[in-house]
Amino acid sequence: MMNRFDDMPFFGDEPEPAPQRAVSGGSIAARAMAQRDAARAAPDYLDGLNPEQREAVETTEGPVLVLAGAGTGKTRVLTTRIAHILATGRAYPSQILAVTFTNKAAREMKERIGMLVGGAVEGMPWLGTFHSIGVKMLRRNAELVGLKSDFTILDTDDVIRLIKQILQAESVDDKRWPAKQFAAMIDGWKNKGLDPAQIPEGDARAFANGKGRELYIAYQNRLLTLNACDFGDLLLHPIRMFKKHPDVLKEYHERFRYILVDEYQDTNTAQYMWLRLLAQRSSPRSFSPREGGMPGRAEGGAPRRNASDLPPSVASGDISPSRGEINKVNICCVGDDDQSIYGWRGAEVDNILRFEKDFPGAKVIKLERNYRSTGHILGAAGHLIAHNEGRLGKTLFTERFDPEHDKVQVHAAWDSEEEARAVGEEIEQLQRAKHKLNDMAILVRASFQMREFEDRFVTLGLNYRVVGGPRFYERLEIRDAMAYFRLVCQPADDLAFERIINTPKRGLGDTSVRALHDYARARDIPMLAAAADMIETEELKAAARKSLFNVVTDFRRWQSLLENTPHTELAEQILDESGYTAMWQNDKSAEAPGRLENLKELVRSMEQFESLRSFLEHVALVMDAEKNEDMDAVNIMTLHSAKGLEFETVFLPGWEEGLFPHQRSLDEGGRSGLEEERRLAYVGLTRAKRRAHIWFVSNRRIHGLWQSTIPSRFLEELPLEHVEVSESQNSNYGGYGRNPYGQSRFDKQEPFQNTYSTPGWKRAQANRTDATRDNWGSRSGHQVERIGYGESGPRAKTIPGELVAKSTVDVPSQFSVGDRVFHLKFGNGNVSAVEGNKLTVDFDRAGQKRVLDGFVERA
DNA sequence: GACATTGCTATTTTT
DNA sequence: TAGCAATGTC
Repeated sequence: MMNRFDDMPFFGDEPEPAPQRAVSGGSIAARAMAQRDAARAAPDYLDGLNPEQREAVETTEGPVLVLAGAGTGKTRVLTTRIAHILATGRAYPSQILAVTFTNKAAREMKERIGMLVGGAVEGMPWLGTFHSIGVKMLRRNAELVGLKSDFTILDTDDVIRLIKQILQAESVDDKRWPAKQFAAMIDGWKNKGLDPAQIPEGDARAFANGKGRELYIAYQNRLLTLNACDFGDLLLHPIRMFKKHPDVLKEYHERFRYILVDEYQDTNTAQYMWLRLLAQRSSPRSFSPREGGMPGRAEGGAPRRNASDLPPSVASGDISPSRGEINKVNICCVGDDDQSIYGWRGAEVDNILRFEKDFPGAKVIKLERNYRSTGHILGAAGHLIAHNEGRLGKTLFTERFDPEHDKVQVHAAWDSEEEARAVGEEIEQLQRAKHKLNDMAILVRASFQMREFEDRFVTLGLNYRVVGGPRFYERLEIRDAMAYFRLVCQPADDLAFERIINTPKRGLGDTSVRALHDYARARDIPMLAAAADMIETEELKAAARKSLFNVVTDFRRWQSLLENTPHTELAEQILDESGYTAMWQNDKSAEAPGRLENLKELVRSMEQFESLRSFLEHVALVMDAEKNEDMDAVNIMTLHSAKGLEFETVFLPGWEEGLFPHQRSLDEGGRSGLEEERRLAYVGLTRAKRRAHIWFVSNRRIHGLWQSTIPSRFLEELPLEHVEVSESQNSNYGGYGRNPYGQSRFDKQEPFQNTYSTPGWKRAQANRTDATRDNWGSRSGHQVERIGYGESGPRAKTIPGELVAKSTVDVPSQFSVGDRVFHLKFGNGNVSAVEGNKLTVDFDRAGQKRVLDGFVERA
C-alpha cells in the first residue's frame, strides 16, 4: 500500500492515540495549556462566553450542531472550542480536522486560535478549506485514483478551454452547446457527488443531443491524461479513494478525533459525503451516491416543511449511522440555516436541517443572543425571516435594546438615479456627523446596481471601494505568467502550453498549434514533448520550426534551473527570456503599465513561498485579491459577498419585485427560490449594527429599457414597530413633472412619517395592484402561497411571480410610428420606431428613449 | 495579425 | 444599453 502515513510528518511526530487528558507528550503549548487548565477551575479562554456559547465549547464529545444566528459569536465558539480541546489535552493539534469554505475564514480561524493557544495552531495541518484539505489527502495517495502526486489544479478558465477542445474533438457545435454551459453542468454534477455513470438520464440527454454522459466521461479521461483535477475532483477523488480503499479511510478515522465544520448550511452533497465518510467510525458499508435527482432543493418546487419530511438522503440511504457507533464521532457543525444563500451553487440547506437524523443523539445548541445589531434591526430581520417555512427556527435577541435607536428606514425614490443621489446625501450627512466611511456599506442584489452608486460617488468625490469583482489571479497577464511557470514545473500541462505557445507572438498560429495537438494526441504525449519531436520533422514550415526550437530550448533551460535557482529569480528570468515582459513594454495601450506592475507584484508575492511549486499550489487554491483597507471608503458589494461582515450603517437599495426577490430565482427556484431570496434579505439586514436603510424605486432601467417597478414583497414583511417609512421630500415619487433636483430633504427638518400610509406608499400599493392584476403564477407553474402571520403588521399580500413586464419581442405593439404617447417618467412624445413591444420615442423634453409599450399610453 | 462588425445576452460566486 | 465573444475583412 502506498498510503504510508508514517512518512507524513504530521502523522509521525506524535504518539498515538492521544491519551485522554494527558499532560505528557504533545506540543509544548498544548501541555502548557493543559497544566494551566489543571491549576485553575475555569481557564481564562472561557471568560466572557455566555452560557450557550460555553456549552457549545465544552460539549466536546459526541455530535453537536451549533445553530449560530447572525452576530452571535460563531467564530468565537469555533475557535474557543478548538482551544479547549487542545488545552485539555483531548487531542493533539494534528488530530483535529477543522473545515471552512473560504480561505479567508480559514485564515481568520487560524489567527484567532493562535491568539488563544499560541504556536500550537501551527501544528494543525488539517485546518483549512474543504478543497485544500482535499488536495492534501489527494497528494498523499494520488495514485489510488489514477493521478500522480504532482497533479495540476485547473481553475474555471482552464476547465472551459479544455471542454471547448473536447466539444470540438467530438464535433459538438459549441455555439449551440456552449462550453461554459457544460462546465456548469459538470460542476453541478460534481457538487452532487455524481460520477458520469450516476448522472440522471435526463441530464445526460439534455446536452448535445444526448451526448452529455459521453462528454463527461471524455472530460474526466482528459483530466487524468493531463494529470489534472478540477475543483470538484478535489473532493470527489478523496471520496472515491475512501470508498475503494477502506484502509486509507481507516487511517484518517484513527487520525481525526475531532471534526469541526464551519458554515455547515453551505455544504453541498459532495462535501457532505466527504464529511460523512470521515465521520463514520464504524466500518462503512459499500457506499455509492444516490442515483437520480438531487435531494433537497425541491424539484417540483414543493416547500419543505421540516426535517422529518425530507426524502431519504444520500447519506442516510447509503452510509447510515449503523449500530449507533456514529455517536463516537466528535463532530461539531456550526451554521445558520437562515443564512443559507448558496443553494444555486449546490449548497444543501437540508444538510443542516437533517443533522439530528444523521447523527442520532446529536446535541443541538442554539446561539440566539446577538451582539451586533440594535433591537429594531433584529426585530425587522426576525420578522422577515419568520416568513420562511423550511427553517429550524431561531429568534435573535439582544440585551441592549434602546428606544433611542433608529428604526429600520424604508425610503422610496423615483428611479435608480435618485436612489443613488439620496444614498449619497445620507452618507455625506453621516460623514458630517463624523462617521467613518469604512463603517458604511451598500449591499446590492446584482452587480449592475453598483454602477449608479459608483457614478454618483465619483461626482461627489466620495471614496468608495468595490468588494469582490475580478481578482488579481484572474487577470490576463497573471494567468499568462502562471502558465509559463506551470509548464516549467509540469511539462505535461497542455493547457498551459496552449495558452502561452504563441504569447507573445512567435508565428505559431492556429495551424501549428493544431498540428502539435494532433501529433501529441496521436502518440499520447504532452504537447511540449510533441513540440520537441516536431522540430525534427518536415510537417511544419521552417519558420515555425525555428520558433518552436527556441521555445523548447527555453523551457528545457528553465526546467534545468528549477532546482538550483531561487524561484523569484527564475520567475523573472522566465518572463524576460520568453519575451513576455517585452511584449507589454512594447504595448502602447493604456493598461499595459498596470499589467507590468501586476507582474512585478506577482513575482514579489512569490517571495514568501519556498518554491515555485508551492507557490503554484497556493495560487490554484487561494485566489485572494489584495485589499486596501487603509483608505476610508464606503463599501459597495453584493449581498452575497457581505455574508460574514458587519457595518455600522447598511444601505440596501433595489428592494423591488423582479430585482429583489430576483425574477430568476422565482422562476427557477419556485418557493425555495423565494425563500433563499428572503434569507438574502435577512443576511443584508443583519449586517447592520446600528442603522439600516432600505430603498426601492418606481422606475429602473433594465437592459436599456425603462421599466416600472413595484416595491418588494419583503417590504411588506417587515414589522411596523421596527420600521419607519421615510419618503424623501425632494423625491418626486408619484408627483410627475416636479423638479427632482430640489433642495435636500435634510435641509427641511420635517419629521419623517412613520406609518405605511404616506402618499408614496399608497401610490406604490395602487401601482402594485394594477400591475399584478393578471398573470398570476410564475413560469414554473406554482403560485406563491399566502404567507400569513399573526400579531401586528400589514397583511401580506400575495404577489405572483411574473410582476415585471417581460420584454418579449413577439408581442406586437398597439402603437405605431408617429403615435403621440405619454410616459410617466418622460412625459409626452412621438413614437419614432416600433420593434415588437419596444418603442423608440422622441420625448418632447427627455429626448429619445426606448421604452416598453406597456408603460406609455396614448396622449 | 490587427481591426471592424455582428450577434448575443443580460443574478448571486468559492474553490 | 452595453459589454463581450466570435466572426469577417484587409
